[in-house]
Amino acid sequence: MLPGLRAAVDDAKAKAAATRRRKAAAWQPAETDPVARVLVDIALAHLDRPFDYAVPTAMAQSAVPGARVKVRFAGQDVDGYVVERASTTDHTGALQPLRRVVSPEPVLAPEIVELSEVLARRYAGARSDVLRLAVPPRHAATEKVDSPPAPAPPDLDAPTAWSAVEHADAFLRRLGAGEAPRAVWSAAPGDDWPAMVAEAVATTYATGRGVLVCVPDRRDVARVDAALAHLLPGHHVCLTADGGPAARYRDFLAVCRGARRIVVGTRSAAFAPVHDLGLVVIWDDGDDLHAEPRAPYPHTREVLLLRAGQQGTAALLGGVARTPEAEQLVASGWAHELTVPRQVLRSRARVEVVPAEDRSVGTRVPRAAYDAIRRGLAGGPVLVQTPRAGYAASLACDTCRAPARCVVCTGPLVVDGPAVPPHCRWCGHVEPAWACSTCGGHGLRAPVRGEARTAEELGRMFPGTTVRSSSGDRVVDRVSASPDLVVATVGAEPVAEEGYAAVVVLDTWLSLARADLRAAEEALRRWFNAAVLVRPGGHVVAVGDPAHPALQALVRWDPAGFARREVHERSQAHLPPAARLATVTGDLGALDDVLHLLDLPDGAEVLGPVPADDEHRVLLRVPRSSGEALSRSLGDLQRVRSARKLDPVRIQVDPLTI
DNA sequence: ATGACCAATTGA
DNA sequence: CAATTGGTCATG
Repeated sequence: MLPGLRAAVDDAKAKAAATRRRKAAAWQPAETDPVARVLVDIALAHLDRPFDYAVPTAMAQSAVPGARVKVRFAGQDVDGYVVERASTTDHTGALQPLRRVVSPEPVLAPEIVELSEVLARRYAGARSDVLRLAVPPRHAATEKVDSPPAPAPPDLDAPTAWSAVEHADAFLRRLGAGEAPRAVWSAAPGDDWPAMVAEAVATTYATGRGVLVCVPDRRDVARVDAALAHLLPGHHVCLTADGGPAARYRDFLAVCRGARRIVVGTRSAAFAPVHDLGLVVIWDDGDDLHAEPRAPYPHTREVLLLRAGQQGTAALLGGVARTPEAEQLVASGWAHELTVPRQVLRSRARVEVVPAEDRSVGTRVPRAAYDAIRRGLAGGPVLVQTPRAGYAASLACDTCRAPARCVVCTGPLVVDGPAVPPHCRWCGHVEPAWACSTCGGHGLRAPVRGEARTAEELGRMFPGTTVRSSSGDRVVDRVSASPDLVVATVGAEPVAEEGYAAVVVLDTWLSLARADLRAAEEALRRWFNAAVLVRPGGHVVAVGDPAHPALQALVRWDPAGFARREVHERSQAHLPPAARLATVTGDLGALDDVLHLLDLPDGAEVLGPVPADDEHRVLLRVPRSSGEALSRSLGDLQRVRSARKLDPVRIQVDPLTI
């Protein structure tokens, strides 16, 4: 280095050091509560606890609980949140001063701190990961703008949309009395569910409490948004990922500041710090969009249920179908049931299952389905739901169609190619001589894949009819009452102005053939979600095996019965919700290490490792009663591993698909 | 993560 | 003997 340059660098270093000394000498501890407990933004399991910092006088007013700060930690500047101010510390050494209060805005409410702790424990993850899900990125300019207060609440008319639902009057009365009732609600055809949700919201809001509504996607947010705008204009915000960071932060701040106390949103909204929370609502908890794809992978239903428990709020789990998890809440007595009585249901929809064999008219449409479409088109729009093509098919018994399960762990059997013996997708067990546990048959069948030619096919079958198609990236939200044929893939069904005259569900066996423990539950959920769009008195036809329990549940419109059956079957097979599962993913060496380090509770099973993508995965299974112990073991494991700088492994508690 | 420290291992 | 590597510990 040139001598002159070196002198300049030395000079700069000396000045910087002098500045640091001046700054270090400049701060005085705050007079009251000079200690700030700070959660640092470091996703390391063994550092997942608050650390104490000294509060300089200059920050005494701004370093409030919930404020974002910068602190020196292990020699570097890291972000953090003040979670508490205190007068003393347990720490024996000298406290570092807070470096900076990024913003005095208290964006991390105390109840969300507590929630993040419970969730991190439950999902064996880091609190900082949970907080990243809970608090949106800061948008500084937005903070300078006040959140306008909500208008005075309007007087409400007496609720009407719930009138056909048994026990709904009691539920709403208790909400209106400031109590915390909990219910699992199965919506039926003709129910205007967004309006019904809005009524439950308004009833709670009228008692001075806030409400949180979580729905699977943007379309559902828009529907609840519209219903609330009608009933309580100006009182709610929608929290979704779209709309940009500024709008997102603006609405989040409106909730933080208490200017809005009704929140509608997708899964991240479950963390919204609604003031005086009185009711949490989740719609369609079986939709996999409620499962967070980022660590530690919390599920919206679990987040809301934990919040309801923690904050003593009312809870409403609504949907057309019912998940086994929701059924368990009913069975245990935690929640009441809200349903339309059977005789009313019968008048709302006529459901029929027709076998696929009779294909006298078209290639994929049996006669009875063709007739239903034709008759429907005479009176209004007709919806045809087709499953998406292309998922991994699991094996089923050739005789009775029961899913082929592993004799070792009851996992699904799959084949990778021709002339390969079937093996278990979970534990890798190879099964050369399979026998069906239901009927004793030895034949296995791999269901075929479908293809999406339905719209053209139907266009040829019904010349002169407008065929509209809604799928994937071209989803149609609504259709009018004109007698069009609407072909939609699963989940992309448009809502019809006055309901569909008929709804036809094609190729049900394809949806049932997925190699997943939730295949039948998920298939039925999707059929119900299409079928519910029928107008009262309309006709629903599903093409498939009338003997299949999921299709029988559809015919009888019995989501609860199917959920009870699933709960029973899964408890026999040691599957969730009767059991709790967790997966550990990483390279083979790390997993080997994990199995030695892991202190599993009694009764735990270890399945695998099996290859998964380019890594390996073990599946851990415990009875539900040991679920907490399993989470604790996995949390301890992560703390040990991160402290020893071992190769990281990914842990997923309650994985949705395995 | 990052850095500090100690101890054991390796190389001249 | 010093240099290097590996494990443990603390981080306020």
